[in-house]
Amino acid sequence: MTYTHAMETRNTLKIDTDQDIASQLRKVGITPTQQRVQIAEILFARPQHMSADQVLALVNRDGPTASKATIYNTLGLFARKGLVREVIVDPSKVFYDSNTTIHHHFFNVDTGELTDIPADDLILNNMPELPPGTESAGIDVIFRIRSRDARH
Amino acid sequence: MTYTHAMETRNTLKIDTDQDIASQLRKVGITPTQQRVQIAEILFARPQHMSADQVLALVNRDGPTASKATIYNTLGLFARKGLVREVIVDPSKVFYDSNTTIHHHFFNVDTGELTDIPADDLILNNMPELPPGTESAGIDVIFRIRSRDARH
DNA sequence: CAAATTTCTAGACTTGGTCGAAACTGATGA
DNA sequence: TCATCAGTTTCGACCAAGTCTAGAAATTTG
Repeated sequence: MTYTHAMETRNTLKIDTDQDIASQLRKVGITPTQQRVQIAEILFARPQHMSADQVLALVNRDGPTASKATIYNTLGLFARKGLVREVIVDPSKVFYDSNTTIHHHFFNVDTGELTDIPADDLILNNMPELPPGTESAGIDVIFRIRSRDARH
Repeated sequence: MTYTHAMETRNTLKIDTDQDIASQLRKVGITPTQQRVQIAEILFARPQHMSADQVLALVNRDGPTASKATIYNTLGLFARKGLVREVIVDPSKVFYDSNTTIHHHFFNVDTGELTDIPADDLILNNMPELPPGTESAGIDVIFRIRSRDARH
């Protein structure tokens, strides 16, 4: 027998989904390993912003399948390949956003909650010229909000 | 003799400036200690964004005058009192901006350089409604840029 | 099966915060 | 002006979390 225990207990539905994801990864030049597929599955299953910590916890919920190092390596790889967008709103944590279309964010500084703003709700006019010798690497617009009942 | 060595070697020009700063601090309800005055002096002397690390290095350039803990406490205090603005663009570091007027930023992801964009260069239209029960705590607009010659 | 790539474990590093003890501040009274 | 004293601030040495590294082991591809 050449299959691993993890494969043995995997149901057919899951295999289909995983193979889907695997081919998506191959398309952008990423070798689809078991860990990468699982991480991608978690990131793209829900329309939610997740930290490395949260991904780690979900991946290993039913027994350990990926190490901390792999999570960080993989999230960084996905970001470089454009599969996810890094959102930097909290100095102590990077969020990974599986929505790579143009959009902006609310960040609740009391709760740490991060939510999307559809791009067409906000219009930027009179954009500044970039400094000479530079090119754009993205625009972040963050509305920091506070829960109104919170002590200031 | 009641004066300290630090006072002894201070020139009159500096005393005037320091007393200026001290009264500014008092105005916003901050007790002007020697360390706080020095930190304020460094922050407001140059139109530049500085990290806690950089402030620490400058404060102690000519002999130790403030500890790491004091730098962090003081920068946090200044931010809470509205004397400086925290700028979060790099997950590993907070920048402190002595310019508290409304304005935005270029952040060069290659060099780590942070520069200002005057507010009126950019106009935000069709602003989204805040989620119910929340109030604004500021809007951050960051143009991430790359040096054009850098390997991507 | 062999070569190349990926993952793992363990630990290091940085930023930022905590704690009790020591030092300073500024108000008061002589 | 000077000493005193309560309250505040600072210090120094740790601690915690997030992230990254290195080399060895495992997996994937062909």
